Amino acid sequence: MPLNRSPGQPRSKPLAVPVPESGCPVDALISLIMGPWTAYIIWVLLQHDSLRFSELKREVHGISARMLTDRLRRLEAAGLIIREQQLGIPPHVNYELTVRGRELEEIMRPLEALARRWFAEDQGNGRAIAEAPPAAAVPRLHRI
Amino acid sequence: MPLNRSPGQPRSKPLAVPVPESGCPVDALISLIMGPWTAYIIWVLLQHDSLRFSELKREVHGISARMLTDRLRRLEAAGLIIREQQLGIPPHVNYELTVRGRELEEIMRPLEALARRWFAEDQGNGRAIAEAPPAAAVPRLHRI
DNA sequence: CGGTATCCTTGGAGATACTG
DNA sequence: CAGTATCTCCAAGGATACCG
Repeated sequence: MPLNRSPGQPRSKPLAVPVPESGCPVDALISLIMGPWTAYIIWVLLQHDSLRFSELKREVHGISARMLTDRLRRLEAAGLIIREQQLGIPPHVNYELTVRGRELEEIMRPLEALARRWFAEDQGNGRAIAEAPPAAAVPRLHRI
Repeated sequence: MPLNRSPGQPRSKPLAVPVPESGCPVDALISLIMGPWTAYIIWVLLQHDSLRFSELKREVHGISARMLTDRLRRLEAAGLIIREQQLGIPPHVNYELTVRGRELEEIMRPLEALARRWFAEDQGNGRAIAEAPPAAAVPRLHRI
């Protein structure tokens, strides 16, 4: 069954749509939000009504245009963001979270709360949160 | 500053401990829990008091011994799990979440709640949650 | 049982250049 | 401005074999 897409011609690559073999909803959701950069992008979009491509690229520090494009396409295909193209020269393309996308705030809030608490505790102990080694396949953001 | 470790000789590879360049606590926490398999492992450990290596491997469907070992080491270094070795033949090694590790429940619960809700809604629509393309670098679980 | 050591493959992701 | 199109590299992670 086709996903709801933003208006416009269908993409050349239909983007395959596999379901996690475990069939577990939690797995599925984790799959959805836990790729490289994805949570970061969602996080940024949650704090704005709408952002243009270049603004998004500026906010998500260090991401490349190629990566950003790719992640946005996936999020769009998952029904979490909407892409709105304003024709003209120069073109404007706005991205914003869908209603469903905004529900991710339910996850991001507890995440932020815990992060801040740990951070405060660790400051007192002279430790730093995220004292964990990097996993290069999950660059920048995703370390364990 | 050294991390608290389970008893035993220090590991040969001290496991470098970089801090996310963004300095953002949310980034740091996401870094901590969002690698391949990591959330899955935490999820499983949250539902048990303690699990042995082989039990863990059985619960985390599809993970290889190498990966499991690696992830457990990282989680241990991050202070989220404890490794307890029972000497003897055959040896027993138990893993359990630390107090701090158990606080991750605050994140996993909302995640589960949202996942179940979306799953239920999507069942009604004939859609499937996680209708999103795979990202092979984040295998099995982590798809976007 | 609970790992480590090695080999090997694949595709993730950066850099660069180009386009409507 | 908002992307695509290539090229390339390298390391994540699976498979396999072995060890205390």
